[in-house]
Amino acid sequence: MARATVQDVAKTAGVSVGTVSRVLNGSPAVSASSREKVAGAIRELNYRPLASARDLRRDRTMRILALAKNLESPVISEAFRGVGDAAARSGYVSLIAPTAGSPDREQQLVDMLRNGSVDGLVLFSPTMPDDDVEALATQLSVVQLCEVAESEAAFGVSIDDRQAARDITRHLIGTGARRLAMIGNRAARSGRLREQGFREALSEAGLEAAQSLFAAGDFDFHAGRRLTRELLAADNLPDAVFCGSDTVAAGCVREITDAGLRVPEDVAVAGFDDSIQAEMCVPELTTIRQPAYEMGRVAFGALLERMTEPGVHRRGRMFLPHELVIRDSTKN
Amino acid sequence: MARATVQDVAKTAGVSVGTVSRVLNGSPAVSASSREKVAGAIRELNYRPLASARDLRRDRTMRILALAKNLESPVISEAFRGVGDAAARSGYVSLIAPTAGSPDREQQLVDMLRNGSVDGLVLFSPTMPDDDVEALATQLSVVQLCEVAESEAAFGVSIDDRQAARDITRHLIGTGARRLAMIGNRAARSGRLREQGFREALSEAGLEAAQSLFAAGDFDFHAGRRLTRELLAADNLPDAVFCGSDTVAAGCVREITDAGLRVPEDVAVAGFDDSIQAEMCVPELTTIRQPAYEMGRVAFGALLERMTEPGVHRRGRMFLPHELVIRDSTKN
DNA sequence: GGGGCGTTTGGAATCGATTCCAAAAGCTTG
DNA sequence: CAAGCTTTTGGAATCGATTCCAAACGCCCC
Repeated sequence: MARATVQDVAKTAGVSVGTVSRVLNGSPAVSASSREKVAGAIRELNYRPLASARDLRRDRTMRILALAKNLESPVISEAFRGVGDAAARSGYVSLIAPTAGSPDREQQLVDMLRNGSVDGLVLFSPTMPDDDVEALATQLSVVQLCEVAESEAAFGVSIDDRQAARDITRHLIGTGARRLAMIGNRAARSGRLREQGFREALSEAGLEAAQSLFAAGDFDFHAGRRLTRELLAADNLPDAVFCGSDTVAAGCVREITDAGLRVPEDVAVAGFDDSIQAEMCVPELTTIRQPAYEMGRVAFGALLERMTEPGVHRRGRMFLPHELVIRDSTKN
Repeated sequence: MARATVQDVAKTAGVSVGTVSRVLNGSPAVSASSREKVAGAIRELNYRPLASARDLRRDRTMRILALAKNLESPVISEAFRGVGDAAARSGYVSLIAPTAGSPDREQQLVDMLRNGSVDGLVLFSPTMPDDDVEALATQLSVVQLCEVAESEAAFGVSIDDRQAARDITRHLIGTGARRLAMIGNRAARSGRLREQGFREALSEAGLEAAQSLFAAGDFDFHAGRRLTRELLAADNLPDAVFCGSDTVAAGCVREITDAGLRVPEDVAVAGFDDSIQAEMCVPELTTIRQPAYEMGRVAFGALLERMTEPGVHRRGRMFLPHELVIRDSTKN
């Protein structure tokens, strides 16, 4: 039994295709009796309108796509919950696809916006150059989340990474730290901003970075351990380490502890994101809370505006407030 | 400037729409000169074939959808990498959508298969009743992953959860444990199988479960802590705890340690999944490794077969081999 | 130069749902 | 009961890409 079409339903119900379509779309211009006959036929044939035919005619899909490098990051999955909930409330389905850091895969997925497979795109952490993001965003419905390109043409939602890094570094200095090191991620736009904030806080206090290390590949637990080993092997042991993520900070803490040193007495460690990792770590991590869920909601709001109001074109960058969360990894 | 169509390209290139389409689809029956003219026009107009029109005509989308309750689980994201890579190799785009445990959301997403928005579906952890899974799978292209319904009509890929739980419980008993407790998740099919395996290993050894606790809501770090507190408050302190996931085990270890007891000397703890949490925990967790990536690949393979070979209909359940990984949380 | 072959091309029909227009049906009121 | 509404209906046109069929073209060889 092949798929039933609107024609089949019309025949079974004894009405025209127009009437069937009107029932499907809740048009008021249908008599109760027709509505009933059509509903019966739909049930009998187990009919569902074909998405591609409908999308073609309507010129929209009511679907959006969120692109992320991977799904493991707690901030990403939380932000996506925000996108998804907001989307659902507006009748959109939101889908996610990981690029796995492959430009080809990314291109293929961005093409889904270009070819109308989806109506809008949320970019989480593209490997795409800023120029490409800009070019895409000027023509189509795109919003950036967390990682925002330096561009006047595109729009993005994030926290003020620079300020947040400055805040947490100031806190470290406030607890008495003088030889501060950082473990960062220059591959990410946010990582570069956090580095800036770190350096600004230092020079404010008349200090210089003891060491700055940057991950080459992944920015994960193992990278945190590896880089911390380097840190400890060097001459001047830092008395505080600012890490670009909680997961990396957890690796850092682990390596320090394994080396027989105490956190925070010998070395204080700060994380970033306030993910569950921050609480799983012993001692629990001082970190920066990102309002990820809210960021997702706001991002979808902007995307919806872009999709439905062709005139409006929001630009630039919107900051949501972050929060310094102080826990045992830095108490003095 | 509205979207360019195949007609526009044809006009600009000075050929017919048929020729444009043939170029688009790499038909050999096109002269080099036409091919070139069309390629030029496509570039000039920045043309992309509209997905809905193409899908309508071709009656397939080359897209699949993976449904999961959430994205945070490392096993899920790893399994999805496997699905995604295998799909890409066959020219499919694979998308993910979290249901957030909402049956409505789940229904909406499953409808994407019913209405032809995607060609196939990978079900990770549906809240859907077994009967519904079965009904869906008999008509459409569906494959289950990790959580597999008790049904002869549907097909699913997973490890042998019962056997794996038995293996790790035997190991606990082998290290001398006699008062074994478990923290499980009866809300998941896999959780129920793991409970079975746990009990089988116990009765094999002539033992009885000291305590068995089950999470009410989420099965996460906090649930692990909460349930372990209950465990410790009871009279007969267990000398080993089998946890249904690494994350829960991490919560368990944390609570035991905070109570001033030692892991594994006072209480041994075992996890499940061999996620990164198992390595982040101190001491590192003994656990069961699931070949998640491979499971994803295999699942897509089965789905592809189902989508492209209408005659074949694989049924039942396929087990991939698990592995007992022994670490410090249970050494004796 | 023309017959016959294979290559290339144009154009119409098609996929399935929506929507617009005109016509039919139903209702009210003088 | 007819004129004048409104409500409801049928059916054709439409969205954009693909594909099939027949026609046009090019080429070779006799």
